[in-house]
Amino acid sequence: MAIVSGSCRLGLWHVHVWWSGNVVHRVRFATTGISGTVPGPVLRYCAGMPADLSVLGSIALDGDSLSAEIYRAVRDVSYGSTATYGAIAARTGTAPRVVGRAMAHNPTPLVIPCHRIVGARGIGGFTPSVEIKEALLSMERKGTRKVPR
DNA sequence: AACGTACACTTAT
DNA sequence: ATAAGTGTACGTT
Repeated sequence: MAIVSGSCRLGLWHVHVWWSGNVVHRVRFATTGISGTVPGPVLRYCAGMPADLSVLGSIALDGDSLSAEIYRAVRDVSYGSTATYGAIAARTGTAPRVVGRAMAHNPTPLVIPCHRIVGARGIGGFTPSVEIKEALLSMERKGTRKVPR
């Protein structure tokens, strides 16, 4: 299946997605958009709906490398909740720092919700801007609020 | 191939 | 507040 690309708006940023069927090859944040569309779940998610992005696959999930295992563990963190680098590390039998590195190199953010992985103390980092991470987390908190205020 | 350094961390002084 | 421990990747010898 051919790889197609597209982008959609997410707050002040544009998210570019390269994908093929329901497998996402690359996701990236940029300040400008490109032509083309993105997978439905991504579109809904960016619109602020609690879309389930785990229906999408990611090339980063394949294989039995350590990073693939870490990505699989991260993918299990559900919408609106968070986990610490240390927790993911414990679950995959490695060190927190390694999880941080894997997150930094995550080829498909959102699909693999690396923004839900925070530090034991602080929020942790995010490429290209930690502001995106904060925005995503606050958006998810609102999205899962059971009783509207 | 060894070595040093840089990290999206954590835990212990 | 600072330091030491940790695993992997990457640039330099």
